Amino acid sequence: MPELPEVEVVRQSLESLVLGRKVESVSVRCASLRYPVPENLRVALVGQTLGKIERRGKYLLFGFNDVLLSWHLGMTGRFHVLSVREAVARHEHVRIDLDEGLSLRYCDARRFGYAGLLDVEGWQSHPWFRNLGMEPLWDGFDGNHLYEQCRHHRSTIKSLLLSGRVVVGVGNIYASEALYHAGIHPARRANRISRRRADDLAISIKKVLREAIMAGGSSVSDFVRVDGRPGYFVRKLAVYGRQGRTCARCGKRIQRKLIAGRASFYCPGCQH
DNA sequence: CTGAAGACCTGCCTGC
DNA sequence: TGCAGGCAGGTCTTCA
Repeated sequence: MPELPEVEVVRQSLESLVLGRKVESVSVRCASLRYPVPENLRVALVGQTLGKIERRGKYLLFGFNDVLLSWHLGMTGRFHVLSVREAVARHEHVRIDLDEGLSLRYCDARRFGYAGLLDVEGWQSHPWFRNLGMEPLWDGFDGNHLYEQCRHHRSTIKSLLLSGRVVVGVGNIYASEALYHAGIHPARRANRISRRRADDLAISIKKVLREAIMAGGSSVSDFVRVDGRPGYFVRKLAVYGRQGRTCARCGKRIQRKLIAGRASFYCPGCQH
């Protein structure tokens, strides 16, 4: 489900709904997510106040007094903020009840999501975060950075973007979209991208991600926001999921092809 | 280093 | 209506 824009949309919603709330109880209905839910989750969180909610790549970071709770949504993970009286939701695995009668529920049909308790200091050296690339919306991410990184990789640019080693948060949808807007073929070798085209790609990545956040994310099949509404960026997708349709720029048919094992969408007329 | 394939799971869609 | 097969936004491991 979620790439950077969807996770950011969830982060912003949670921030407006549960920031500053205190944990009253925690219950785990199903601990077998991708990795087991930490056994000491309840002990670690009860009584703690949620001081900040941040994001690194596709990870949500819940900052409590003494501990950092990191959460990855996998493919189908969702957070809902309900009342404590509200019944158990479908595929609800973890429930964190807060003061003022609020209840944070984690639901995940495929259970590819995972959570971890990390040190407030030093969490960045955890294996989940150690090798992550730069945040695409930071100022430091630009054509120069992208070019310098791409130079050292012979893999396809699409798989390099997905790897998260150079830039984080770009998943299968937005990699296809950004490459289309930059006019770069997804199977082009990363080290064969010129400095000028790296500029275009960095700009496209920022633009696509920002616009997707503004639209509330992309609901390709089942992404919904914290309040249950869908995201509307699907309407703006130029190539993802549009194989056989015509390219808005040149009229050629959009292709779907597996690149490094992932469905990739591109316009053979516009992307080289 | 690179990529392919398989693993983790469930749901949904297609075609027979 | 039913059922098998393919597909899905992410990551990690193993193998060539």
